[in-house]
Amino acid sequence: MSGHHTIAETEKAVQAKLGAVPLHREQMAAVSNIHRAATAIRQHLENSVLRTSDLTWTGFVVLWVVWIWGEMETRYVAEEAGISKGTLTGVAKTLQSRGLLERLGHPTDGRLAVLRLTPEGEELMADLFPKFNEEEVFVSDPLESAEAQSLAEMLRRMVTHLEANGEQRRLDLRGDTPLPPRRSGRRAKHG
Amino acid sequence: MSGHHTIAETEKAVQAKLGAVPLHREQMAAVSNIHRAATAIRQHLENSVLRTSDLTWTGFVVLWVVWIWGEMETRYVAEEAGISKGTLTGVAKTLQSRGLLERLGHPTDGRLAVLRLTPEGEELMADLFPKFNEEEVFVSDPLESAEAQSLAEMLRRMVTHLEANGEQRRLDLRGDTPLPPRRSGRRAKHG
DNA sequence: CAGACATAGTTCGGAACCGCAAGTATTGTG
DNA sequence: CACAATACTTGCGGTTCCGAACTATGTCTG
Repeated sequence: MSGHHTIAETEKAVQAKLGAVPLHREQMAAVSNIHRAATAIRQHLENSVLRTSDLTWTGFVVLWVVWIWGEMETRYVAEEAGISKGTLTGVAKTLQSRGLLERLGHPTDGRLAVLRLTPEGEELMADLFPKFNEEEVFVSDPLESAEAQSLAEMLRRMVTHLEANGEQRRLDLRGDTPLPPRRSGRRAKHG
Repeated sequence: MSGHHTIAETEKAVQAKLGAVPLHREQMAAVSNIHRAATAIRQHLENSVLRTSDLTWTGFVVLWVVWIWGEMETRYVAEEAGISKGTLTGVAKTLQSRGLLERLGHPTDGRLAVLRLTPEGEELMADLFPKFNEEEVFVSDPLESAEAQSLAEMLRRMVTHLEANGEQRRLDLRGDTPLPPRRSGRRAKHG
């Protein structure tokens, strides 16, 4: 990395800039460090193990989800991977074109599509995931075993909380006013 | 969210799929929960406070960095925001076109460009950041004060570790063989 | 001071990504 | 059988994203 500012310096600058403003600093530090860490870890993994297999982060996550769960309907894959259905269609195509993933129709419900790894995909994940896990160990090096568990547990609580209450919170926040449409996006044919 | 699988169910499925494989599970859970949490938090913030200002996550982060540090050279902005300098060029253009950011040449070194918020940008951040912070509080709701501090501190250690040792690690990993080029990307004109 | 080297930023190719609208197909229901 | 609901795909318009190539500028050195 060799950054211009370390994470500690940034927190100091925040203190200086926002010293007078009444803020909830602990939560701010927690949330922003989650994103800092996620970005740094992702970049490390993309530029080490994933790069050697020419996989993007998202491509790997999709493969991982399907690998863990076995055959899985596309809508759930998208949700687990944290991407939209439309994006998944494209990513799945890329992975199919590389022979790692296959797309099956559902036997009884013709509307559904199911994803599954090909044998090549299975082989790749069996080879790749241990290497990936080694890097997870590397990035977790500064944590004691108990700390890693505690970290995982706190994050799990945050995710569970958002899964349970996030939507309601967003509804409450916007009250009556509906969300404004995005600047971009497809327009209605007439209107 | 209303997901198909909760985070706890996913962890159980991982256990089932990988039960026989010797893995470092604590680190795996810690790292994957960092990404789960980061994704969930990001989506919550994009679909609440950022949406009402039609800001993307990255756009907001860039504004935030420039806001905290004041005038800042673009290379450092990119690094702090966790994006490449090529990406920053585009994002800065978008933000300039909305009148939130301005780009200044460096007085003595003609290679440098400096970013600064416009008055509109300052005003937006002064209004937006408290709301953003309120959502940081919301997502941190399951954490005690001491826990939030401990979480931030552990993540800080991971980031610092990666900043200090990540590059060397990646060098060690690939040994002699250079990284393969990406599938995408610009090609040489001739060769 | 010219040529070599280094540095900062932009451009560009290819891909990912979102949200939404619309289209296609299938399933459930009155 | 009309009609609504569901699941996925496609397409649009825009943004983001990386990293290598390219341009412009600055610095070092013989």
